[in-house]
Amino acid sequence: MRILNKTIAEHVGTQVTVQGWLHKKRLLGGVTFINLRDRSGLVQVVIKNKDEVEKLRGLQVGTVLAVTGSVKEEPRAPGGAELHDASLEIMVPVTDEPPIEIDKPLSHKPDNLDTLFDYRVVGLRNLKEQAIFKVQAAVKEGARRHFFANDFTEFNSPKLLPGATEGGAEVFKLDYFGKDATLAQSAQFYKQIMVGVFERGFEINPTYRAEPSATTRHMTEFMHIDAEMGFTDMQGLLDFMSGLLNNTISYVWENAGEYLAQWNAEKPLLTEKIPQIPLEEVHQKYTEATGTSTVGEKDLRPDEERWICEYAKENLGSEAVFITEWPREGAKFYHKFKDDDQTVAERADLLFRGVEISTASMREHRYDKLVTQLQGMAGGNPEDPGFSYYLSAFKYGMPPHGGFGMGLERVTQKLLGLHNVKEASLFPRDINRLTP
RNA sequence: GGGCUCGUAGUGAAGUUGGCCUAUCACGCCUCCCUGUCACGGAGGAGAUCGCCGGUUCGAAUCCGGUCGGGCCCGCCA
Repeated sequence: MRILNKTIAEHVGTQVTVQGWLHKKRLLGGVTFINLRDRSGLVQVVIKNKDEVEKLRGLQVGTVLAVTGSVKEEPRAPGGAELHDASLEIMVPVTDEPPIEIDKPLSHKPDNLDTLFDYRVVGLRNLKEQAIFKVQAAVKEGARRHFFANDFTEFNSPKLLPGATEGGAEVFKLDYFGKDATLAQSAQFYKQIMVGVFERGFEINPTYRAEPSATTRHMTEFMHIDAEMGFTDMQGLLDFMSGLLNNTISYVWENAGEYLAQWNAEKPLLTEKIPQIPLEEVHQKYTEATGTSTVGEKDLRPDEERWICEYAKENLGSEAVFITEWPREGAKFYHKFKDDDQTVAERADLLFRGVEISTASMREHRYDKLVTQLQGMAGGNPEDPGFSYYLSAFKYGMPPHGGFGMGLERVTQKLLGLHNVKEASLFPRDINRLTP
């Protein structure tokens, strides 16, 4: 019977078998120590029999083994117990030396990221690399729990779309049996449509952006937490997001502590309701503080995003902050504008530790007004098959609603203090990288 | 897309005002020694046409041009 490595201490005094990968071997002459890795972690095996040690000659880290032995309590062993009198069964011998060493932390220096990703297939076997994605899995789980607790239904929308789209970011174009198609740059249309079905819905799926961005926070494919809720106003939406961020982070810290510790991650400082600052106020504060005038600009500069997060942490007790009151310029056609001021979009960007992790907005839900905005702001034709299906959801009744998209890798990156968002992606895709 | 910057064994680094480089170190790998290691320790060894092409020079890892491949920042976004 196979037992898991982490349960070793529960089997003291018995004969057990563990199975996994050779992670490290230390030959001291009369005694050899090996670390075996399985899904639960590492276990130490002590081998004194020369014939058993010889079985490992020429075999590299990665060799798949079954080890049978007796469990001894041993304070000097990691975990308090280890395997003795071991007999080894080589299940899959590995004779090729791994291209990178996986038993100690891998270099995450910007200059070495290329190597890190080139050898990702084996590099991910490194426990500290795994920890990133254990944390990421916990982020997803924590978010899902908050969604479910608030009556959201999880759905999956198509990522192959017809040529016409919402506009904005560059899209990947592809040939679809002779027709023009694109890869979804967001679940925007579908998640709004789902408001007419479930009222509240979300999905966690890939999104594609063909922007030739070469920064530490962009990829061409990333995981998007897309959500949309009906019968809400802007404040209700932001309150929900405050709860989402707080509860997700609490869940992660309660359930992924050992992985967070490997990156020395510090729990973010957050307020129950994340503070809100109007865009123009950020510009004014930044201008006053730095002497660089950004007053009147329609967007935030990256340096402003970093600055205002520091400001919010020190003065408002939160490492996350909503930027509200966005100008009409730069808004999407589906955005809703303030009823008493059509020049201001009901939109908010959620900044966390210096980067934008989410954009939220109220959507224009009135059919006639939406059609007008589509034509006027995006130059779109309501009859176009890329738009007509979307518009029909409004024609047949759509309540006031709003939603947001949140970048999973950016959240993970910022929770762990990673320098580049790609480090939080299993197999990152950017302008230059399509493999592994 | 614009600006700046980098490219040395499998990996990470040193050397880069031209010569002392026949290229240094650490990890990993191979051989041997070692009975409590956990970044084990010790002795020895293999492994690099210094990204590639061309130029300047008596002489190029080092200077120049081109090229390919990275990185950072900006624009844009999540």
